Amino acid sequence: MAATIEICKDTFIHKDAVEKLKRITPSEETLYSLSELFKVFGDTTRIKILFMLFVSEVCVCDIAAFLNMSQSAISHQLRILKQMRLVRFRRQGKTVFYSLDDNHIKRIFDQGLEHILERSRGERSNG
Amino acid sequence: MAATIEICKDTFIHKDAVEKLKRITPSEETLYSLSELFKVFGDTTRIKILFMLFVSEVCVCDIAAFLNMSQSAISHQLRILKQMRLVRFRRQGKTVFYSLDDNHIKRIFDQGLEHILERSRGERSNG
DNA sequence: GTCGCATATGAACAGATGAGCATATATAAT
DNA sequence: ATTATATATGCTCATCTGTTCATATGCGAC
Repeated sequence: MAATIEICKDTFIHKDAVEKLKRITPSEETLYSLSELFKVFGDTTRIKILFMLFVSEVCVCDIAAFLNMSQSAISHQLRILKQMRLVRFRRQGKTVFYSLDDNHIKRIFDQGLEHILERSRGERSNG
Repeated sequence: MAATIEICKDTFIHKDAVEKLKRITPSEETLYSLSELFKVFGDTTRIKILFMLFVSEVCVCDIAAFLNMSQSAISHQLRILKQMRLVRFRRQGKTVFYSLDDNHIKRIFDQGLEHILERSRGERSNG
């Protein structure tokens, strides 16, 4: 289904740029996984949970208590984090302890925080 | 509004862990910005646009043509990227060229890709 | 087995989000 | 001025998402 809207007559992108682009761009499937991963990071509740796990292994009820949210809400979010292989869990009696299962998260967050920091610096000097 | 649901009687999180957590956790406002940033990365269209910009400066119509999407859709997404200060633009006649305005993006993507790669490795060996 | 507590999960509902359409704006040419 | 082209934007709608509620499951104590 081609675009019915007229697209610009002149193309500015160079052949070698297109070549390079095709070389560096991951597969459609990988791009999808990448977006799914970042979607997981796109929610403050999940970010807060991950920050808790940066410090130590924590049980569900402690997360709920600390974030002042329902056990159900936390459990739902932990499932998403689990599906993305960002956290693991171990059972100890009735309690389930969650911990980090990835060492990229911290680095990703740090890079994100740096971006935000630089952006707010720019806001201050630009007015 | 306190949780009406009963939360676990015993707390497992230690005092010093809570102290450390409060020390390393960014402000509510920063956490919100961080989630907003990752939300922007949580869409394949925007990821694809950013990958194009990794290679070179590109105009709107070339993005639309390359991704086989409407000019309007691309423009909407570019606005979001602009708001997040991830891209900048310059006008040349009728054409508007967009380019990257941040050097953290590539690193964030690389870390994300590494996570995905390791995860798929695990899937293969775990069955 | 029953009871109580910790966690998981399905359904439902409100709010957010991405794309399409129509239209507005910007620039250049005439 | 008008016309044509490139981009931006407001509105709408279908889809997705996060939370709540109710309920199920898992485990230990009895």
